[in-house]
Amino acid sequence: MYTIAPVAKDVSRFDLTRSVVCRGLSQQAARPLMAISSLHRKAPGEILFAEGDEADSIYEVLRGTVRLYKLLPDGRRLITAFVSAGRLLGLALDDVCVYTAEAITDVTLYRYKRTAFERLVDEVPGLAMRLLAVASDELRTAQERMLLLGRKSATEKVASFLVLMAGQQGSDGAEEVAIPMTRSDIADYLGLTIGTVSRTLTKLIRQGVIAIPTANRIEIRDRDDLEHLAAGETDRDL
Amino acid sequence: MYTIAPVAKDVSRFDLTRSVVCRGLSQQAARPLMAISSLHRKAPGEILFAEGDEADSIYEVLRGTVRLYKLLPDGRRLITAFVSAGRLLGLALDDVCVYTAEAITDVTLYRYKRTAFERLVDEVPGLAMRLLAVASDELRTAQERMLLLGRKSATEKVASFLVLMAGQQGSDGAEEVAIPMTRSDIADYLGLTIGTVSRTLTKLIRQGVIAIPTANRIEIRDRDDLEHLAAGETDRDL
DNA sequence: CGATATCTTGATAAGCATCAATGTGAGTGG
DNA sequence: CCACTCACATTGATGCTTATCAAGATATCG
Repeated sequence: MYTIAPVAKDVSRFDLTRSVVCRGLSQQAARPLMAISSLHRKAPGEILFAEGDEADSIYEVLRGTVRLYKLLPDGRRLITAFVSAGRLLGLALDDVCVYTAEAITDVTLYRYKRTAFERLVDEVPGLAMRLLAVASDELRTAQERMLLLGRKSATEKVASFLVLMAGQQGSDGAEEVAIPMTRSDIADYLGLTIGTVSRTLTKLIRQGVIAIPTANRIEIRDRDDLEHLAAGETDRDL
Repeated sequence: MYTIAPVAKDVSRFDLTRSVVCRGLSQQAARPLMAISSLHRKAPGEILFAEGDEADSIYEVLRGTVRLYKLLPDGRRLITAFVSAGRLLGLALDDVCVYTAEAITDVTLYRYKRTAFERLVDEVPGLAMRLLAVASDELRTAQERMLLLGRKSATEKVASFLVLMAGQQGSDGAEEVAIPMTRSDIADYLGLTIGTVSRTLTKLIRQGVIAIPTANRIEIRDRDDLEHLAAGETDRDL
């Protein structure tokens, strides 16, 4: 991994005042944040931090996708979240990281030193409220995930995942969604196995709900059907 | 439901300066919070707020236990959390409640008007940080729950639940834990069915890990075993 | 003390996991 | 440029875990 000081010339492409943390803050309020930030890159498979590490940084993803996961002693894995451009990670006041963060694709991120960051919470007006909003949002999605993991069928889980991915990519007609993660990642995100994910996708293809031109691109052919499946509203297995 | 103004005489028993929200704040900082709080009681089964309601309040539980849950259209339920004395609920910046909160036992709570509460975030020093700490803690437990719901076996789930309950009740030797919720609640909390919960408890009894004098009290006979089971460290089925 | 909700237990089956084989695609070196 | 390789994905056969449905036991409350 290599670090680029925030004064490096290509940083202009990632204007910090447009970052998630700073959005909504005045230019003046945002400046001290810029001062404690640094730009980083990670290659696929590289680990940003691991469960149990000292939690000393907060990151904002500028480009690429990161997976956050927890492990059981025997290796079972659950991916708690995929974090893509414009989202924060590491936002917690725990001393120790409670999950591992690993790059899926090539990733570019801002890194904020946690100590400096927390000092700013008291100094930068509006920052605390912004962080609360982010945390609140994460809590909301966490509850949605619990419902999914605890009570949805395989079909409903996979459909939910596709709806989520489609939503993040902000399209809405008949559309094609990029899937940067592997089937194994998807399985560990949904609490399924790779076989079940694959079979379920095949079933959705046969039902005409989706199409899969290449393994990493999924075309949504019937968004309504998919959303009904995701919500658990339909006859659970057509 | 009946409301008691905070000046009512029995309020002294629930000194607000010792509340979770105020703990760590100065007396002076805590005062404006007291001004916007009111004391409430709910009977078992009563609903504090329902999913979809306008989110206008934040509650702190003083006595009793509340269940928070989400429903699927066909009635499947997932309990996202049990909230007992000393914990907050409704802490979110969403306009709409994303879950339902319902009293399990007789419950006593403080209620803070959200609008007033949020105004105080900017005025009361340290309050924002306290709320961030609470949110951060909830996020941590939410991730633990996801791992449980997505990747743990029935035995591991039930053992985890018992360890959690024992921990909340702050005992640590050989001990008896009060279980205020029904088997159905436990099932919906763990993503299981009532039958599986009951069977798993019976299995733990046969293994000598626990004993159940009455349905609502569980005695932990081998805390180490139980914790190993909960962590997923043991031969998954003895 | 009877009525009703809750809990336990049993028989059966559905859903998903497991394990293994095959298929596919991207990158590599001959 | 093509065969090779390796990682990833799909598919199939089978079995385990847990759900489902139903009956019986226990507890709780008026």
